[in-house]
Amino acid sequence: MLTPERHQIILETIKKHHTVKLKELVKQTGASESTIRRDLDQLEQSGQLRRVHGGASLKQSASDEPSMGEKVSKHHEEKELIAAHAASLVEHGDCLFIDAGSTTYAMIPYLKDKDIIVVTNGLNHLDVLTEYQIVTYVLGGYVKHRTRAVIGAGALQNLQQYRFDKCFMGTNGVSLEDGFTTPDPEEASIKQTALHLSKSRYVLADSSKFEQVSFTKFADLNEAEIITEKQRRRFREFQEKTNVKVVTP
Amino acid sequence: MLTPERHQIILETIKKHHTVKLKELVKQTGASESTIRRDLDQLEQSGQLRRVHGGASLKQSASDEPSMGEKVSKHHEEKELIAAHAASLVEHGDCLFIDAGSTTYAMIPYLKDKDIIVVTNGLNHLDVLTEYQIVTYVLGGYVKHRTRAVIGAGALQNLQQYRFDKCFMGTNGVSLEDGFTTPDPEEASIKQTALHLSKSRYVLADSSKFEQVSFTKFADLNEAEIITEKQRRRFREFQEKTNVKVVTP
DNA sequence: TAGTTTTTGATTGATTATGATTGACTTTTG
DNA sequence: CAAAAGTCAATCATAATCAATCAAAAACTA
Repeated sequence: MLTPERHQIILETIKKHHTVKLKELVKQTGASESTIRRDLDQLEQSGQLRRVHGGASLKQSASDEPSMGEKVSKHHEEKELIAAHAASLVEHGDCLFIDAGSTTYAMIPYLKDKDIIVVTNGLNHLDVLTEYQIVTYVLGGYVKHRTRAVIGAGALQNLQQYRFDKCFMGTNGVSLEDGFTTPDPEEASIKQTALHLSKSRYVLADSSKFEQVSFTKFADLNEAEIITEKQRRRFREFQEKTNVKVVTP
Repeated sequence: MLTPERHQIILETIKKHHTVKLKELVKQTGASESTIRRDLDQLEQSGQLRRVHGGASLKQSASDEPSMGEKVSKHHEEKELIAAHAASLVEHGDCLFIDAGSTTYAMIPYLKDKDIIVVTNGLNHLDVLTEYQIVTYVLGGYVKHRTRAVIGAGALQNLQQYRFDKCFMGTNGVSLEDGFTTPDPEEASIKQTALHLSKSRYVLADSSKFEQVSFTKFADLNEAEIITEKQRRRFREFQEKTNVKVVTP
């Protein structure tokens, strides 16, 4: 196998899952650990990824520096599990709204081969969605640089055209008193409206979001089903009991 | 086997698989290793592929430098000059529509520091536009994977909300009889509508587009001003005479 | 046709990529 | 905290691939 071919595989895998273990790459490429290590070295050198203990991950945008390396990878793993569970709720023929944000982004690889229609305001999502041949619509409106999300009055109006079977939201805070909250009021409006346009409503939240309160509230706790790691585990246990195949990578 | 025939085979194989081993090409063409090596040398010289240890691969678009003195880079250079000229027509306070496509994409760096508003259906454009702090709106609608453009009825409807001072279009064909043409009817509709919503209308066309006719016509020649390399040169001469600083990198 | 240039294929030693191994280091586990 | 497991960078031998060279074959020229 040629070097650029392996690099391609590595980059694509990271793009899909945000992180990848070295052993996973060894399996996928058939190359030795040494070779993969060298590849990762090169790719890090050229700034295309970031090495972490045990593998590699997406290069983080400068803003969100991880305070502790270990915590981040655990966090990532939790996100991945939540995302996989969320995706398993999606059925063929569904029309979805998928919110901008990293947790919802992680869902996309698990939606592969599902016959669905997706509407999103997350510009980063589009690459992966269309790569998986998923019928994708993007909201029109103001492009927010920092979060790569589409927001604003136009987006809100544009959103009203659609009706969803399910919607999947990210959140910055989950709290008993203040419900689901997020920093940007503009993004909150989008979330709020999308929730109201959808039959089933899911909010994805890893443990770091609990008892956090952010600036703008976009829903009460009872307005949406919350998907957490604990729920995912219950789900898996159920599946193991009933002998249904678990939808995980 | 003739030389151009082998080159054809090589290029097609690379296009298909992104990378190709030398031995694979030896098998496919029946020529010797040495000959294939020489072919690869030539093709790399003319900028049509990138040699790697063990074979060859696609030339990366993003990371690779556009090296000087190649045929390909001449095309690039022409595009760049056209783009620079087009951007120089933009004034502070303008509201622009910028079409999806590589030539219009090249305009964006020259728009830096201009106080403008940009609407586009080109998803690739968004990164650069927002990076340069340009106020950017994206059309909403169906996301076309291949060209990374937003198209469809929704996009068309969304587009109607806006009014532009200037619009900049790409094209696949320019012909006296058939005007401006492009392969995808959906994209043509977008172009057509955007043209009608704009006070000034510009179509960017490098020399390879002349006397080409594509599937769908989106405008007559007299419906838009066409920006070509020849015009750019006149523009530069004028600027030199009048001692105005030329807007080039 | 004979002479010239171009293209091709085989051979060479040099260069590069690879996989296994090692001991050092890090993280997890009890 | 200490043992165990996992991961790391460094090193080395091997195998694959390379550029350079030269002679034979083919194409071209006069």
